[in-house]
Amino acid sequence: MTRNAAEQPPASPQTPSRREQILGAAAELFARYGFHGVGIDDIGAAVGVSGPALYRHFRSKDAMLGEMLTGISEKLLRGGRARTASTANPAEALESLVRWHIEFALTNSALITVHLRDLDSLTEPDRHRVRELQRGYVEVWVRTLLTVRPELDEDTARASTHAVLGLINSTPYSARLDTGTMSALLHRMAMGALGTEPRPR
Amino acid sequence: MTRNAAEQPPASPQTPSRREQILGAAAELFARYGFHGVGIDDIGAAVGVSGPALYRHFRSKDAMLGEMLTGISEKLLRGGRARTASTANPAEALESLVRWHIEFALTNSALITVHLRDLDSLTEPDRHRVRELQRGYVEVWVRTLLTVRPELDEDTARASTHAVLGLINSTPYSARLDTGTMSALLHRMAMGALGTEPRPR
DNA sequence: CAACGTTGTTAGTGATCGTTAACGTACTTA
DNA sequence: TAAGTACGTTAACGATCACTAACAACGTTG
Repeated sequence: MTRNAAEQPPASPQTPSRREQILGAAAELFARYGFHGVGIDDIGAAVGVSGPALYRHFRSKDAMLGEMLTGISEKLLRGGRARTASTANPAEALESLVRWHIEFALTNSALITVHLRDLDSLTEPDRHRVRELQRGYVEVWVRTLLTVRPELDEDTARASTHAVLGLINSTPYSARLDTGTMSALLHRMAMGALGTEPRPR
Repeated sequence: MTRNAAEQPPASPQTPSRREQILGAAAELFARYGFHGVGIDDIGAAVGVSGPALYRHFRSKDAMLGEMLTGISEKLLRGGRARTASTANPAEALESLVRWHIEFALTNSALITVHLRDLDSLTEPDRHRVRELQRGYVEVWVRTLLTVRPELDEDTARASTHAVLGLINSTPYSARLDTGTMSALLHRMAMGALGTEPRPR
């Protein structure tokens, strides 16, 4: 039986760089023009091959978006869990979450944009999975926030979380300050929005 | 000469309700599926007529999006200017801007979503016009913010503005609290993010 | 060397979709 | 009543686009 290269990424240790190169280029294009606004030929051209060559690496255009968004969502959740698990102090955990999301947003602004924009272009199973991961990530935030500020009810904590994530995710629309300054600014603003005083140093 | 109904909205006083009804339905659909993800037939079905009947009211699908986004941008800018013009005290003006944007976002969440998402699907002249209006609106914020906090440089003020707008624009992703509570929460968080209270040190 | 898997090419196919054409109908008005 | 206008309808056209078919070059390996 002939192995189809367009299936799941090989569980083998060595990941062929080509898939990720394609996903990277596709992410930039999707971020700029939207999933439906980008053609297969455009993506191919962006990586130096033309058109249907991509089907040697991905089953379909939908599969590209699916892998892209599930990948980012898993990474985000994993990072969030790691930050909160490694910190006993809740206030520090919250600050750690803020730092994590800022770092992530500044490093992967194209993916953030696609994530906000083209979630509904996913196939049903992929969309379901991504929503689940998203929910999990928000839940990490909500639980941490509720520990720090027990006077909040859960819906308020959830809305606050969405608001702070929206604040940090605004990065792709700014990007005029250098990374360090931007990171510090977002950190200060996020903590201010969450109503926690900047921790004395 | 036969007057073409698909031209500019009649300068006459009475605006036919049909155009706005169509724009409203289209906004909801665009918000949910993206501009390229919605067909003309879908929009028609949403208002009870089927398909090409819309060309009696709009020159093209692009024209719908164009009118939608220039409309919202103009309204936003006009409202922003009005709020700042009617207030002498800068701190109050800033708070007024926050309140205005919150009210606007809560009332027009579909349009906010489309505005963030499908700006690049506009035709070149429309996109140019919308960008201009956007820039003007941000400028109102930046100037007000710089008056309240003169220690900020302009780029920081601009990035802060984008961040606060991102915070408020997160509304479409939450929407679990009732309007009043949500409005109050966003107001508190926005002001906190802007650091209006005296900063220690 | 021969068989094969990998990765690319170009040409074509079927579906979708925005748009136009041709036509029908009801309401207003001279 | 006749003409005109507003607002629909269905059918078809043309372009775009995701995807497939058929084929080729090349490195690896038995």
